[in-house]
Amino acid sequence: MTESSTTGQSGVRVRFAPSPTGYLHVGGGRTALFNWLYARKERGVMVLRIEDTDAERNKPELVEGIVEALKWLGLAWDEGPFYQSQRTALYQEAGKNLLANGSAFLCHCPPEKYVGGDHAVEGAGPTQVRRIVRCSCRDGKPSTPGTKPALRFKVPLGGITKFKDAVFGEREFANDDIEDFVLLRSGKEGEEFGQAMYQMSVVVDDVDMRITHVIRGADHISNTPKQVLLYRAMGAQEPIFAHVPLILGADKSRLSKRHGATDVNMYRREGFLPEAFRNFLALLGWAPGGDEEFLRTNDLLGKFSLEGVSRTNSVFDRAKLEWFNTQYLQKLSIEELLPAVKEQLKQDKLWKEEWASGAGHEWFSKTVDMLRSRVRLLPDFSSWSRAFFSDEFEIDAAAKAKFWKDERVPGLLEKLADALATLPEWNHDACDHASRKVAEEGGVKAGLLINATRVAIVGQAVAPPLFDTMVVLGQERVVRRLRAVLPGFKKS
RNA sequence: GGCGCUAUGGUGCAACGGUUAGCACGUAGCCCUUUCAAGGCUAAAAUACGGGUUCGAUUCCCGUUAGCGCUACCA
Repeated sequence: MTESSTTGQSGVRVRFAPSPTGYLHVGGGRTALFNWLYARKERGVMVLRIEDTDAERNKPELVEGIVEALKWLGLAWDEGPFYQSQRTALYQEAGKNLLANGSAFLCHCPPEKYVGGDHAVEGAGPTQVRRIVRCSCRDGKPSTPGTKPALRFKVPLGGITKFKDAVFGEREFANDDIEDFVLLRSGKEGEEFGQAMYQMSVVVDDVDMRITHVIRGADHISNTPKQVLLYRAMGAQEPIFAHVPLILGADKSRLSKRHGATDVNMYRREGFLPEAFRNFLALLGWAPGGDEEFLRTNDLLGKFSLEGVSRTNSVFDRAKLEWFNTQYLQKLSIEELLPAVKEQLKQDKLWKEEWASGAGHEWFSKTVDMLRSRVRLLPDFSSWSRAFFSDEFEIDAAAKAKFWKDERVPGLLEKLADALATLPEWNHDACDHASRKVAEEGGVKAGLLINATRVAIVGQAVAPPLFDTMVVLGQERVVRRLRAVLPGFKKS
């Protein structure tokens, strides 16, 4: 009945089902991650399904961004993407079956477009009850005869609906609290029904795609009994559910744009390493049990379990995300890190092909290694440490103010340039001795010269230890940069 | 308003009836030092409140409060 047929070794099948009404939200990213981890760990299958049944809100072009973000996170799916907008026949058919077996009914009530939340009434007084749980049409009395009907589910009168949730445990809801929800929208001219509603398309697809574990945001927990009822009405076995808590902003309200970036792709553009981001996300609402923080893919796969997922919403802490990034920047093997740095430099037009192999690669590797513990985000390589990769860089004004204020600086730098220019060997100790000698002869502390020199050769107050920097830059370049700076002093 | 979920330092997680309530981020201080990171050490900082159950509650139960979710012909 469908194109999905792959079976994992274990029979476990999960799905990630974003709706293309926006980009991939970090909460969605984490849901995708948990699905992926579970599928991989259980040797199952993950399917990607695009839930685009609302033609008015969906923007097809957004799918691309979602896919891009998933790929960046390294979350490869096995089947799909499937588009619900292309599967309407399935929903229509399921709807007719439900109508035929008495589980659904035709509703002629006029659509009540949602006006937007609980905030309607200002000041005192209880907000008014917004809906009638049981539709009067369910007894066969259309309220507005002659209009195109929608198809609603006939929720049982009385009784409770239970389901098993791998993270929240056994849950039960009273059927009398569940409204007769819409399955199929009313049709336009010439159609019997319109597009399927969420509850309908999700269940039909999850059944059709033989999903065994539904791992999704906890905002769906209240929808679950409706879906369970649907599974049963369709004669299908419901899957195991696993609701994962929501991600909040610093003020504990649901994470949204006013809290900062919520688009996974924004973090990619900012220069976070995907593994760092993934590690951070994994630890939001889940912990392996011990005290570990630093978890690479294999650790994650080895330790992940649905039961370990927390029931509490968690706050997205950017400071910790950044910490993870600095950790990965340092702890990744240099060969793992290099491609990301190369990509960044390329993007900023600083990359030189000569660094791709041989001695050039060795130099590049050594330089990045020296810089990495001081870098927070990838773009720092081309901004803060630009002088290591290019001769075109600015001298930072604050650095000048801090380390060039002593009037002896120009004289010292000139002498140093001369001394360095004649060094027969160019290495750490040679630079060290020559510099200290110049400082001594000039009657100043070595630190004064060292700091002033750093500003001259890399343009920043902050950089790796000076003599290491000199070695990496090379004799010719160091001397040239020192001399280039001298005229500036005479003018001012 | 109704229904539901949740509640450990500022933040993320541990402790799943008995610990001086642990780890990490962040914060502060110290060490290291050639700037800045990194690294090392130290410190401040929590069981929301009130009732039970129990020899003993962070842990189990009830209530309160707070936050969040659902309550749409959105997903």
